[in-house]
Amino acid sequence: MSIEVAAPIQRRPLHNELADRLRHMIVEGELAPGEKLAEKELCEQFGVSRTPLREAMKVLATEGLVLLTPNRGCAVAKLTLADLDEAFPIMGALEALSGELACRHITDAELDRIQELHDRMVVKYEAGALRDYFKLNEQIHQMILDAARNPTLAQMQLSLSGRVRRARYMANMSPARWRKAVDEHEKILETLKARDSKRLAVLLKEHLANKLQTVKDALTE
Amino acid sequence: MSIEVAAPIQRRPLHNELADRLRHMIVEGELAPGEKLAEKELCEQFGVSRTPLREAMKVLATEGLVLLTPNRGCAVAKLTLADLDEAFPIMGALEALSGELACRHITDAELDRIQELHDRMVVKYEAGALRDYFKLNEQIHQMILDAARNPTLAQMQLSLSGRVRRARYMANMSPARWRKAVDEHEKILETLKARDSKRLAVLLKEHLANKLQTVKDALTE
DNA sequence: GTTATGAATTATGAATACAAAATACAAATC
DNA sequence: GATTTGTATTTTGTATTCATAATTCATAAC
Repeated sequence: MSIEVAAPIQRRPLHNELADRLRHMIVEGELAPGEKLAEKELCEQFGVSRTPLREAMKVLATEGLVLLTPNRGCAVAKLTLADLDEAFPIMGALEALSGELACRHITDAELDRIQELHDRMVVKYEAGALRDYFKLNEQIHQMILDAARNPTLAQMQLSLSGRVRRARYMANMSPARWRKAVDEHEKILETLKARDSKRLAVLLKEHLANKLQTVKDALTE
Repeated sequence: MSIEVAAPIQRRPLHNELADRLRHMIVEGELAPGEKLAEKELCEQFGVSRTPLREAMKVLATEGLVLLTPNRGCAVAKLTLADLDEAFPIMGALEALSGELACRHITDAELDRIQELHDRMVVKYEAGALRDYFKLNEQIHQMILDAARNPTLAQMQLSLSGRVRRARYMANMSPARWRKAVDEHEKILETLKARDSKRLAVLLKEHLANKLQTVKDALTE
């Protein structure tokens, strides 16, 4: 008897594929904020008709990544200071909740894995490799989110962080701030290990507030 | 010199209109959870072609109100107990944040207006008019949300509460629970007037947790 | 009688066609 | 020369058409 099970072949609808690709392009900054997105152009680029592209655009608009203006097309959503001021406190509240829930549900194995990621992140910090640092940072946050065992929460967090992600690449942290962020991460990990949910919530909220300040400083200079 | 300014006439795209109407129908329970939504049928009902309808469906799917399954159509999203368990803590966290922000920004005029709505709500409670009570309840929550001065937060709250709103009509509160909810509202209003943000956050979080219990009790009986 | 197979029907996915609005541009007026 | 007005072009919104996958139903095999 075979253990192998034939994987169900599934062709994704074009609008899904398109939404994913465009989302990636926007979030990663390949499409600049404010940039006009002409349907005809994108259709030619992706080799599809306008119908699935327009469907994908409706999705991205609902996610807040794109702005649709009736009869005059579509543009990549701009990221204003006000947007950041609004988004970060929300992310703080959601992270705090994730932390609380994670304290309740996280396994020792997951904690070990986070510790490992954290150690690697510190190495990247010491090497001054900001990009790698960010990547590991995100993985840690993602693991905490998973440990919260609340997919709805995870999805909302992902959606919000996608929107503000573009701001990160503008933010070139000062050495002092970077140092502080690493310290905060140390404390967060400790507190998570102690499963001290109340304190973790406070720490995560503060961490996000500091992050906002970092981004804002970078933007206003 | 005339003060009057000609209001810009604007015809909304069909997909917007459709999304709004369908959203309303789902949230108000006119379309039952799990109900299959055949494109052809809806097109005839609304007198539109499939293109704008499909665009509207993509929006509703992104909002989590509808479930799209490739090649086999669209159905109203079901609301499971797990969904409620996931959504309510998030709503609690967001409400708590709204409360904190509202304490900072709310004006005395807004507080007066909330007091007025609250008084009317208590009258409805005493009359046993659950539907009217809910309506006023929602208006109060909406006003707190507005006072938070964070449109992104307001939008997320609205979206989430839309998803779980259907559960409310299933929930026929027990007299004891209803009494408790009214008491909680009294305390919330007091605390908001005192602009005690920390305490308000705690109260709102608890209030939502109790609401979840109410809904769950109603569902499991 | 039950299950399996295949044709017919129906529904969805995607492309094209048509309509209407917005934009670009040229000509005319001051 | 600047501004306005009318026309052509382009772009977006919607309907229709075609392609393909799913479902239904009738038939055949066991």
